[in-house]
Amino acid sequence: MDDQTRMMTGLTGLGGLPQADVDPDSVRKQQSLGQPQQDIGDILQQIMAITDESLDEAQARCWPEESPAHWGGSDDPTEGGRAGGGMAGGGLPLNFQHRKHALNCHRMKPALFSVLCEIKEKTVLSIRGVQEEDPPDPQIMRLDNMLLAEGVSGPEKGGGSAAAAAAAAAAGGSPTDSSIEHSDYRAKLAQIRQIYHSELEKYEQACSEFTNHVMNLLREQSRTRPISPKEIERMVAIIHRKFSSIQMQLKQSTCEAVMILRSRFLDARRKRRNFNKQATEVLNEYFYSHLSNPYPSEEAKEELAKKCGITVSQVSNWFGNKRIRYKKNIGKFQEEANLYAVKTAVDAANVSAQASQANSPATPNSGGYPAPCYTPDGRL
DNA sequence: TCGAATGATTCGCA
DNA sequence: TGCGAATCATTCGA
Repeated sequence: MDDQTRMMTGLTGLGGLPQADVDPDSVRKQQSLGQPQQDIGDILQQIMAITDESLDEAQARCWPEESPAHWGGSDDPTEGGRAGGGMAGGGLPLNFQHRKHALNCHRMKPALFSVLCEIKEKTVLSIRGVQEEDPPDPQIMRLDNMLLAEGVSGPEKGGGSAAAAAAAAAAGGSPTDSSIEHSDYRAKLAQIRQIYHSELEKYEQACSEFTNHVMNLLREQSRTRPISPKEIERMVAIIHRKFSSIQMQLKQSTCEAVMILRSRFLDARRKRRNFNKQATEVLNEYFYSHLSNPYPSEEAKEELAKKCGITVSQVSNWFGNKRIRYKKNIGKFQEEANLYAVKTAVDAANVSAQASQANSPATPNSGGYPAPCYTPDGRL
């Protein structure tokens, strides 16, 4: 339970002002007026008396003397080591002490406190409330996604090596071909990851410490001015926003570092390597068995990419190059075309035979047409 | 070393 | 956005 709550709950059921401050007029008023009216008049009178002195001045003189026990609900004005002297608390008049204490202990104070809080909620919060429900920043989301994809943020489950492996695959080489770049990339990415997490941890710690500090300050201040829990929450949210903007800078610079690393790694990829024989065979097989329509669908490209151990875009590049080069020099590719047409037909026949001599004969190409066989001049 | 082969990139177009 | 076409850059074999 925090101080303020303790103060509020502790005060319930107290008997009102202490004897020292109850003057005969008050008693008469209490007799002639209703109890609530007397309370309000009384408490306002107390406030007027206290506001003669500035809050800062009063606080400066009062805080050194205050102890949580004092605010805990006791109605003994002498509690807290102030008994037995005309002056207490660095020369603060005992009368002031009593008045302040009486005000804090007054049973109407919680109600007044909540009313003041409500007024604040309606004025201040209504102005600032608009900013509170900001949608998640798309830039942060992009940064988060990128860091996650690169394996920098999130659980370490070989993200870096996965990214490196993907890049290596994109290079078209076997994993061993690029093992040196791979391990280098992984080591540097791990370094970036370590720095990122270490900095993030520092920021989070600083944020947490600062938030606690501010919350404590506000709780302290809530003894002398109306500060609702909602207001404290709002303040915490403001702090978090400030710190998240710092975090965004960290994320940005981390992303930049990853991009630089990646571009360096990708530059290495530009060193073209020919696809291996088996991959070229698979691609050619598809190309010549679909010669009437050598445009693989996205699914087919994915399938081919998987079979060949290359990326979908490499498959697209290959088919793009193949189509244009085939078209430019059909004669030159004729032998190759015939070779694959025969191979496809033989494979199809084997599949057909294995399928228990099924009635529906398998066809070598997707369109249901026989594999094209060309004359050396390029005609069907 | 040179030329062919080949993967990647860029640009314009529909 | 996918394609054709041109071109670049690299690999490979004679």
